[in-house]
Amino acid sequence: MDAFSTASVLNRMPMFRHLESEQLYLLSRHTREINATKGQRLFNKGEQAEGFYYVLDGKIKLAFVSSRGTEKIVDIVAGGENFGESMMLSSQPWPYYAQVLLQSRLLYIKGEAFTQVVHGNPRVAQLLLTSMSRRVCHLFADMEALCLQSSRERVVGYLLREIEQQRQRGETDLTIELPDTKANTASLLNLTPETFSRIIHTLDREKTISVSRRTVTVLDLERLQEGCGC
Amino acid sequence: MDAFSTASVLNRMPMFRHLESEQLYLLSRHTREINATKGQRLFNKGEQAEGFYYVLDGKIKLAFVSSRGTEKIVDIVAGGENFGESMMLSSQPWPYYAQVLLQSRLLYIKGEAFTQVVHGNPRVAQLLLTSMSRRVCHLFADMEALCLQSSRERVVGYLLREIEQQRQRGETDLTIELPDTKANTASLLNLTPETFSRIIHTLDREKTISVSRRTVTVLDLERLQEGCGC
DNA sequence: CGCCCGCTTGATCGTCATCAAGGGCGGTGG
DNA sequence: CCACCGCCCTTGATGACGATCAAGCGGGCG
Repeated sequence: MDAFSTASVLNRMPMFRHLESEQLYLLSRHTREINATKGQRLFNKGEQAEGFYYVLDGKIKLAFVSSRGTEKIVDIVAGGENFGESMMLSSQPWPYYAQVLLQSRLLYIKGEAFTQVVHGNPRVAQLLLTSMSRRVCHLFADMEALCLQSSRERVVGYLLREIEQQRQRGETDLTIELPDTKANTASLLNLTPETFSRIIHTLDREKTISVSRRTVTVLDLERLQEGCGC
Repeated sequence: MDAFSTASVLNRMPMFRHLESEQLYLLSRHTREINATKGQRLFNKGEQAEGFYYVLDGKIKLAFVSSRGTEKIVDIVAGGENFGESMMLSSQPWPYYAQVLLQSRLLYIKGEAFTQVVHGNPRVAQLLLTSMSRRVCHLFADMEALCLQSSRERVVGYLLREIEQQRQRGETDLTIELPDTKANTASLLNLTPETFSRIIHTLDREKTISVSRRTVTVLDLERLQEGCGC
């Protein structure tokens, strides 16, 4: 937990992999390692964002809350991903709250030090830009799905995207592990647990997929692609 | 339309205001000035993005299209704003198509030259980062509204945001000009023209607002704020 | 063993989209 | 100046999709 060990952990992040040790050290003095337990809240919606997070391992849920107390999960972040750079950079309040789904280790990197490093390192700025553009594109895609796809199309689309991602990683089997409980997966797709359940079980009865606990196996990719509305 | 005049136009963009003339010139050689007429399409959804746009004046509609041919307007971009940097930077296909709503003048800045300038100028990179983070935050806000607000709340929320923006610009009157036709404003809020019409006329009948053509006047701000779900 | 949690399944309800028709206003041309 | 046309908008009737309410099941864990 000393500055040296933190620096070496930072150095393993894609964004900081090439940094000089001096800058890693500067950064590490403004970085907190966090060991968070299931259920814990990292921050609430509306609080000022003064840094961003990098997930070493574990699983974090990011979710909106409405005035009526209902929630909509924006993302479930796993090891190797970061979140919150945008809110930090434009010093906005958090648009969502963050809750730990299972025992997690994170880095919390404060804004001031990070901004310095970004300004001094075109390469870091570059990496940050690409990561942020990817996020923007992703948000547009989500938005499109939410606005003009039916509930079934969203589920099918989700499954196909997961398969596609795995295929790009070279994994060949047609098996998908849901990111968390069915209820949370449903919320990710802006569905109630009930509708999500009904949809995957119709697909199951149609022999298009087979569902067992949190594992979905695609049996008939062709048929799945037909019902996706693309 | 020569390189020199283009350079001076580029120089008026916030992002390039401080650039050396040499770099402005480099950029200008990869910039096209576009005079577009109403109805014209700048690009279609799915085409590769190889540059981004800056609107000098006029009005551009950005919209998704679904498999069923229905559309959802993402944004209506007016003079002084830019769009497409993210798609360009991550060399993604356009997630929306762009159509000109009224006679417009734009700049189209190609990716290669822009990337060079960004790499060479920390200040430009910095400005780009802030603009992109704002976009991300904005997208999160839109997403929240779409996912957990009712149609009425979205309309009221929209009106309140417009009022708030004007107040920050020092404008004091409670008058809002819709960005385009009522149908297009509706689509911006993910509503049908019919629902949008019904909602603003209930608000009108309640004497909360008064509607005349594309002008909405807020009569009772208090009451409006109550019905926004915040 | 019993409880709680995650999930399923059925019945009902509400919101908003869709379908359909008509009105008003501006623009154009006689 | 008036008549006509087209577009934008309004208003009503109906319908569908998905949320909500309610009940029950199964499995893991204390």
